Amino acid sequence: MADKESLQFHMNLGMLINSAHRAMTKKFVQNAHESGLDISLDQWMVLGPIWQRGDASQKELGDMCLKDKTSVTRIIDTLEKKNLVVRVPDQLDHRVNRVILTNAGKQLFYDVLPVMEKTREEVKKNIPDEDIEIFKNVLSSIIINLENEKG
Amino acid sequence: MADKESLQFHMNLGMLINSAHRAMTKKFVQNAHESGLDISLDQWMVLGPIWQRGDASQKELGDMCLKDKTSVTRIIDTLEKKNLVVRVPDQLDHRVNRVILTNAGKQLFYDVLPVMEKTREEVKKNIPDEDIEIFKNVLSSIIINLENEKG
DNA sequence: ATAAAATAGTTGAACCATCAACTATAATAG
DNA sequence: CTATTATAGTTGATGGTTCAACTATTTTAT
Repeated sequence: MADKESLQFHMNLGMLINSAHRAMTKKFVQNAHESGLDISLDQWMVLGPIWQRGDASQKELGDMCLKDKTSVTRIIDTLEKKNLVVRVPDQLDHRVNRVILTNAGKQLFYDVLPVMEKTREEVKKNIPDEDIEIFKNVLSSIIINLENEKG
Repeated sequence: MADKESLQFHMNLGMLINSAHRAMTKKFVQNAHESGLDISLDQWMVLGPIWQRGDASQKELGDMCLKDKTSVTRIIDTLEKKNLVVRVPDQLDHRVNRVILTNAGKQLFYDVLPVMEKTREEVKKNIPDEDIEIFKNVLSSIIINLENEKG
């Protein structure tokens, strides 16, 4: 079993971030599964903003979830296959799809909420709020440090 | 609504970790590419321990890189295709492969080292050391919090 | 009004992660 | 010694990410 010091000794930042993220993803899916729900973390991340707004274009979803348009396309594909979501062509701008939740999608959203809450608590357990704040700040700094000034 | 707030929190945390990790991966590959080197972060993560040890079984690599055996199989597959690595059947235990670096593999390792160093510096730029420490602490705590006591 | 550039989204290919089922070998229990 | 179990690795399927090339619209600049 890993303890904090051996983890830090043996792992560099990238590996730590990677495995923390994978652990969270896995736990979320596991918790959902234990509640009889079949959804991936990425699917859930896309579902949230659609629910909040009522509908969203794929571009908007990409911006909100920090995902590539290709990834959004594929996630919406599988959400549509699962009948959780529908693509509706925008009447004004014929390039864009408005993505909306089906009733099944809304139902799933409400069912998954407590799963997310449970996972959040497991993630945060025994970690002081101030540390979480610093943690988030560091993550933001890293993202800003690496931002591509290609534009 | 409290639910909305916690949703926001969870998604922010997961999204932040996710995109920080993706940004780091991307930057590394970009930096490598700018130095004329063609290697993914995961391939690099596997190369390191082989170099350190001289050789390693796939199981050992999985343990050291915190990777699934399936992932290791596939990464070694592509490293072998690129002639950076060879699988040598273990003489004592016929179940295991010893993975060793080819000369090209060793060369690539040395070439990539400064790229890794550069990327590390870019990642940590303007972030106080104390914050990095707390950051790593939080990551370790998260991993420990979510550790599966299934095995 | 038309040509050029920007934007939204899709598709294919290559790579990695995870799950489950499988092969082959080694270790252990009876 | 043999039957069971454990371990190392592979394969196939599904899902997500990134890149590059592509289609189809909309915007803009002349």
